[in-house]
Amino acid sequence: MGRSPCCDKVGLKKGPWTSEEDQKLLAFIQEHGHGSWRALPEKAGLQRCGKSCRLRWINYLRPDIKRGKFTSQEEQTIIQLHALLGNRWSTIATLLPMRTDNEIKNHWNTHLKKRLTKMGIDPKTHKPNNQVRGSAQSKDAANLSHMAQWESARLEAEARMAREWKIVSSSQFQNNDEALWPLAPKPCRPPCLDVLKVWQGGWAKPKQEHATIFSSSFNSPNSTLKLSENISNIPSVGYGEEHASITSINCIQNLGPFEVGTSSKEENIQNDNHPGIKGRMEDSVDSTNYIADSLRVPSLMEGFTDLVVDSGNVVGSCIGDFEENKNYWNSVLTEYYEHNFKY
DNA sequence: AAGGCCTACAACCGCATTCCG
DNA sequence: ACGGAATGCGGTTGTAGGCCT
Repeated sequence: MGRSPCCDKVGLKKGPWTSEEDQKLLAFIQEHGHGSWRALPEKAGLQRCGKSCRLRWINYLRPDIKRGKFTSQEEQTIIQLHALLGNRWSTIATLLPMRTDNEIKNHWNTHLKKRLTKMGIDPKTHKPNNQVRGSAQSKDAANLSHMAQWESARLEAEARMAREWKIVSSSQFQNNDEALWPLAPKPCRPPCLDVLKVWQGGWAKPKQEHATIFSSSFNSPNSTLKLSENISNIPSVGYGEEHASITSINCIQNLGPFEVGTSSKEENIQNDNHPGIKGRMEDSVDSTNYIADSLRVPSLMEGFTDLVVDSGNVVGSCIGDFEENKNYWNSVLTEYYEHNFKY
C-alpha cells in the first residue's frame, strides 16, 4: 500500500535548480518561514514539489551551512563517527556543525571510503582487510583498527554525554549552567570529555631532564587519522605562575580522583596530603614548577607520570617508559569511561 | 579538437518514522 | 487506537566539468 510520490504532478520541474528558483525559495522562506513544505511551492511561485524545495533549502540554501573543502579535522571526525555509527549520516551531521548529512555522505562515498580502502581498511567494518601477516600495510592497518576501537569507545561516551547534557541543559539548567558547573566556560560543556581529547593531543616537557620527548609522529592512540599537527606548539607547564585562574577544562574537577592543578607551592603541598592522591608534583615534575591554569590528574600508581593538562593540551612530563605511561593512561581513562558512561 | 572516461556532488526516489486529526 | 499526511533519512542516480587519449 504505497503512497503516491509527491512529484507525480504533471508540470513540476525536476533537476538542477536555477538561481531564479533559489532566489524565490530563499525570499519566501526568509519572509514566511517554510511552514508546510507541501504547500510552499505554490505560495512561493515555484514549479517544484515540496520535497525538492525542502532538500534544496536544507542542503544548499540554509544560511547556517558551511560549504567548501572538508578540513582534516572534519574528515577525521567523520571517519571516527562512521566507525561508531555506520551510515547514520544525519546523526553524524549533528556532530559536525554546519555540514549537511548529504554533504557528509557524498564526501564519504567519493573520498574517505576510497582512502580507507587504500590504507587496507574495510570502510564498512573499519577493520583491516586480510593482508599478508607481517607486512607493513598489515601492521599499519591493525594498529589503525586498534586505534579506531579505542576512539569508538571515546566517541560513544562522548555522544552519550552530549545527549545527556542536552537533556539536562534543556530542562533545569537551561538558563543556569553555573548551577551544575559553576566554573565551566560558556557555553558549558559536559565535564570530562576533554580529558581524553587532551590526552590525544600529545605531550610536552616542562623540564628537559624529566621529560621524554615524543616525536611529532605521535598522534592519538586511537584515531584512524593523524591528529596533532602542532605537537611542538603544545604549551608546557609554566614556571612560577602565580595565578590559578579557571581554565576551559577545569570542570573536570567534578570527577572522582581528578584534581585541579595548583597555583602555588603551598597549595601543592596541601594537595599532597589529599587522600587518595599520591605524590603529586615530585613524582614527575620538578617541585619548583608551579602549575597554573592547569589540571593535574594524578597517577595513582608508582612509576607513572601524572597527566597534566593545560588549556586543552597534555603537558605532563614522563617518567619511565613512554609506552608504559601511554598504556597506563589509556587503561585508566578507558576504564573510567566504561565505568561511568556505559549504556 | 573530439570523444570517452572519471569524479564530485546536487538532486531524486522510496521507505521509515513522526505527527496530527 | 487508527490512518493519512508530512517529514526525515539513506541509497542511488543524473549530470556538469575536468582529464586523458
